[in-house]
Amino acid sequence: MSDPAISPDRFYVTTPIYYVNDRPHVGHCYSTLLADTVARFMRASGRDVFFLTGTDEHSERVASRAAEEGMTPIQWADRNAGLFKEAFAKLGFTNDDFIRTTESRHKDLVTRYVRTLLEQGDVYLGEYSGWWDHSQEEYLTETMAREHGFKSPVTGKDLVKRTEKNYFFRLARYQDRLLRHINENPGFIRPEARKNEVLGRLRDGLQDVPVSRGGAGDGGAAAWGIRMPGDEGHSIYVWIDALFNYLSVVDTRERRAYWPADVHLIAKDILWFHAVIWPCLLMALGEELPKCVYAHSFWIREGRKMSKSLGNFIDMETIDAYCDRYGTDALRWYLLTQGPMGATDADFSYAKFVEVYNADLANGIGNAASRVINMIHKYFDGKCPSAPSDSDDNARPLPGRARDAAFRVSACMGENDIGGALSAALGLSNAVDVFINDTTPFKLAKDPANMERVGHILYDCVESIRIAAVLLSCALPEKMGALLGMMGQPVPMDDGSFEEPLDKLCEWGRLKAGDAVTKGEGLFPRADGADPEPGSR
RNA sequence: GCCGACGUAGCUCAGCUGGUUUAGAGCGGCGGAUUCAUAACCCGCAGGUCGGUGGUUCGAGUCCACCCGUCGGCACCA
Repeated sequence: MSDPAISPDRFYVTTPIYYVNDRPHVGHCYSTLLADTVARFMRASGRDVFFLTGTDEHSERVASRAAEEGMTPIQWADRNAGLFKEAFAKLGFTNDDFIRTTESRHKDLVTRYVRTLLEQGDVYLGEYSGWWDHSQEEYLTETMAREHGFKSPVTGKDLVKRTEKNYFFRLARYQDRLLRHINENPGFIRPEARKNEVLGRLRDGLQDVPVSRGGAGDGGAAAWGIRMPGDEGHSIYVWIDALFNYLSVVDTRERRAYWPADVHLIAKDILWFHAVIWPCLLMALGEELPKCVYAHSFWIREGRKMSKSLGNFIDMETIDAYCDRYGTDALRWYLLTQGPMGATDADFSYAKFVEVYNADLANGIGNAASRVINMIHKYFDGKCPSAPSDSDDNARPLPGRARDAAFRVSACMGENDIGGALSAALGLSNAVDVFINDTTPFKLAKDPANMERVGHILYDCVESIRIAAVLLSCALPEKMGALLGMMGQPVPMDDGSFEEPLDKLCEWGRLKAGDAVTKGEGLFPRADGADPEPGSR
């Protein structure tokens, strides 16, 4: 595939690093799954992929929460970071690294970056004044404070006006350059609606932003963060610390070439930091900017936002229950095809899950594979029949469909359009269904004189299924691996790549007459929506 | 309060700079055909005042105004 959207060589994809006070839930899994799917696809395409995820650990609240739990901050962080690692491993994610911001490889570089900014005058000591919510250890903006009657929105306690010395980053200095970059690179902030949001706010102008917190010297919660270079009394504000992870992890001799990132996958709530502050920090450091910041929306539950107070998170228990009953791939498929990749939130619903599972997987690729393999068994003793000679193409729609599908999948993936890619791939298996109905090999097979023709038909079918399986493997690694195995074909390795690049594998005609095709278990047994939702009690 | 998004068939959504149609797709539903297959597949149908009102225009889901409804962001919680 010589698709221009996909340049060769390296590919670097990141997820947010997750707040280590959280417990992993569907939101974290979704962001990481998107990255995993893209990473698998790019590896299969032959690119040198680096896929990064991790945890953000220097929030002052981590320190205070740890104290509540009777642990040291690092003990608490260790435990929770472990939960994320465990969750992601269970889902088979193929991240190449997992950064924790408390690791020295990160901290050392953050210190270096900030020192550089200080020396250049991009960071300076100034004064910050705002409404301090002591109970939450955070400042509120003037508007927020007024809205809540100058009381803590959480605890209702009085806010106090507080002024402190702070280090600021000269964000305003980079406003024009950022604006130009956004306008000259339409794909920089995606989707479109998010870009417009940023442009709208940019019209109001940028102010310099604080990048430090005081009180680091007195052993308080701020002491947990990375110290401000040359000023032990301040620690680097956790957001700044966190953003640098994308660079720090690859800022090594071996990994430097991965930068700039091809895509930062994030959720919409952290758009501002990634689409404005982060690029400006990079500009100040003279670094190239990431090619794309892609902000997806949220999973919601029965029309309502998932929140602690409602206790309606899709937690790991529920996710595990879905995986146990339907397979990890089934959950991956649901999240990938029904998820909030666009500007609007998506509802997580069991009914929808069953619908999509049955329509796409059980009745779709699963059934198509089953009927083709079954006929090969029935009529050709489980041996791949021989391919038709390549004359009359108009009677053979599938080779063209396969080529088309491969092209479209790769074009879509190049634009982070995972949904489009998967529907193009699934379309190939649907085309097989139509072809079988049109050509009726099962009828022809009743007359032995037709067997050559039947073989030709089934060859096109099984070859198309093979290619569909290859194309779907980034989303359904386990099941498509099993399917390819049934056809005696190479299966994807643990990281999603194959021994040969995708474009080779998608060439028509790799299956040869006589290759054994084995019947396996049904890939996706039909789901019964009458069963109770997995994980419900 | 400020900025913005959205409101199109039962559900989820496409419809870019206004005139390719009697407004589309997928899923669900209904009918038909078929039997290789996981009661699957294939074919056909389903008639939604395109949130409301008023405008601009020869002509508007597609532009403007206002209204109603839902939602998001507003920079030190990540």
